[in-house]
Amino acid sequence: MRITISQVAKLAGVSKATVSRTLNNSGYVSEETRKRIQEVIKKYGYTPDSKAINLSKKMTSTVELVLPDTVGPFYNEVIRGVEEILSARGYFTLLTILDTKKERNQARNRYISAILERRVDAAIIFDPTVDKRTFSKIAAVGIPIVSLLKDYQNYGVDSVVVDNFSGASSMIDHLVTEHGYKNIAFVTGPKESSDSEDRLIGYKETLKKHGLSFKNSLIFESDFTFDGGKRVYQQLRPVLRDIQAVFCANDEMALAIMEEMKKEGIVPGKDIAVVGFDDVFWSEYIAPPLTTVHQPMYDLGKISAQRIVSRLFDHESKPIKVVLQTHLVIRKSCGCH
Amino acid sequence: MRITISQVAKLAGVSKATVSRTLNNSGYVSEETRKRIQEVIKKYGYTPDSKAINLSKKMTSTVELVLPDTVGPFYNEVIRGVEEILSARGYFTLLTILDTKKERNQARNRYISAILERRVDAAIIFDPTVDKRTFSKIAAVGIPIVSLLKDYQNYGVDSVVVDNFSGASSMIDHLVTEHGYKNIAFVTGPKESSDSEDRLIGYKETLKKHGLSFKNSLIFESDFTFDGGKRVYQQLRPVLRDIQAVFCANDEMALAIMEEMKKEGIVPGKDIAVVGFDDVFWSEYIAPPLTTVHQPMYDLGKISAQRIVSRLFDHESKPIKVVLQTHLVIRKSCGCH
DNA sequence: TAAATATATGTAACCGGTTTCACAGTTTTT
DNA sequence: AAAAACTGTGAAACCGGTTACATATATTTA
Repeated sequence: MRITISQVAKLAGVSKATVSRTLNNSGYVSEETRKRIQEVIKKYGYTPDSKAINLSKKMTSTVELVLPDTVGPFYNEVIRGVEEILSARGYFTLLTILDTKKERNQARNRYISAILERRVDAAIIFDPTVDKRTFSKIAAVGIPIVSLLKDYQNYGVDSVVVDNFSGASSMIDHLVTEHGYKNIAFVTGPKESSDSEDRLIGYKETLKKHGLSFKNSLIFESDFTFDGGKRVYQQLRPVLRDIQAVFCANDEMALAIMEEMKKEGIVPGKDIAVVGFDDVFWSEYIAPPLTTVHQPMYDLGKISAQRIVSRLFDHESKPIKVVLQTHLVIRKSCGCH
Repeated sequence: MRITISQVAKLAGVSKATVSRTLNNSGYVSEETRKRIQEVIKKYGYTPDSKAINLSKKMTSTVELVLPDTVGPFYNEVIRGVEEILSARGYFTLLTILDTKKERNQARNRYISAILERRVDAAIIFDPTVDKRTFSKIAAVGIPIVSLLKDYQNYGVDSVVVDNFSGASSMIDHLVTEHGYKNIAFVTGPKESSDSEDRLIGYKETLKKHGLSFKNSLIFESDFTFDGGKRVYQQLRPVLRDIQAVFCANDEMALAIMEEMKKEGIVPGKDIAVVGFDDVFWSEYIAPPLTTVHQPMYDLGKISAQRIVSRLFDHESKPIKVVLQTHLVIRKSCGCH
């Protein structure tokens, strides 16, 4: 039932090469022959098989997008940004979601094997837990790679990141100077996450800048998930009376913590400030509306895809780093007293 | 730099065939030879090229997932469900996002061409605007297809849908019998969306069941987006004093409408009821918490992927339809007066 | 008008694997 | 001891396209 180029050639009384030329508008084909071939193509509903094209052209027109399973509502926008650019340029998006809970090698291997097997022409990778050695290995394959949200410029790949330090810093500035808070807890993501780490550093440094010492006892580790936020609240509870604000490394944990507070009759944004990081879609609409640091998620995806595309088209040289700026979004949840 | 199977064969002093057998654990290869080959493979870091494998095996180990750009927070869970199952079975996910705004053919062709070109072994398709003819064409290609959220069982493909009628119906039951509302507006999605259509029918029929006539003047068309919700609010405003509730065909529009109301000092859940459909992640946490109809989004993705996988493995016969049940989630936004 | 160039097409090699088949040496069965 | 079955390997065809090269005719150009 499915017809091949050879059959089309035979039916049109020409050679495979001529059919191929017609298909690709390359080389010379007379009007007459072209028409004859196209009639056969239409009549039999012929479509070239991408698997054969891929092999002979040594490319797949596919770009891999790797995202961790923890990003939650966050990755929506990233995907949209990436897909929009790639599809406009004729590329397909192979989406791989990292299972960060499972044995890491397992999960890691899956997306890496897609690269090693040359299943994709390029990749946009956001793997919070990947180490440098692995990354250089990936980079060594020689296809264009963009590291999303992790700076691996020095390991030979383009990096598109966000200025987490200054994001966190501006939040602390606000909490300290506008509200006069002196004791601010911080809830981190998983320790491997460099985003979380950079935000933590921003938090520490900026406290210092304001002459406030930070205490390790006010730093709580969690995992960027809603459930993680709920769990960490239990550890947070004992210190609640000693602090004026809780700064969470993302919005989901902030939401979870606010919900837990409400259950106990504590009113976030009134009794205590709770702020987040990301500014996901719903941050504005929850109760109280969340003060947070906006990350340009759609742009993150879009710019990554654009970098991939330009790598794919022109052969550029050095790895590039793009740093996108965040900005503070002040809503209600940062008030207290 | 990149090494091929022929080179491995030469380096190990054997033929391509023997290397291939070693790689696939097929046929006979002596322990000795196998070891020698594996040493060469390790030494030179050889990985078979998937493009060649795909061609000779006539398969791609890839499943396409098609989603419209309107689904917003909704598709998160679907993707997760699909990806989880597929990756566990060794398949990759090619994600295509429909641009429902653009000339529809454009967008449509992209995901269809992936199928026609045999870039994927199967596809899970949620295309709200696709017509039956196009769908039978896709089905005719002969690869396993699952139609997500649209019943195309009669057109030869498996369908995984949700019982929109009874979802809407239970919502109306609740609004009428528990709250005694008599005038309920309905905000639809785009007219091509069969989900929206089915919910509308549920709304109409159930009103009738309760002896309430429905009025066309209380049906408003929108497009499932937040902005669309804001826009439709303008049309809704004149009738606000005549109704007790607004039933939106999804949560995003319900949220938008509530936000618009608040701007004007109208308190949703108090002055008027606003309810939605979907029960996305944030529905529970907005103000007021949204009464809505829960759709099992993760399961939708998971079950679709499972059907694809079983089609791919065993050769089954007739197209199957799976209907997932919804359930009512009562929160605060349905109160009024 | 001969040489150079443009047009049109076919042959065959190639992309990098898998798989069928043939063949030879071993081992097992009868 | 001959036949059958098992083990190990290579040659070559094949998957379905693309493309370099050869060839032939038609047009230009000098």
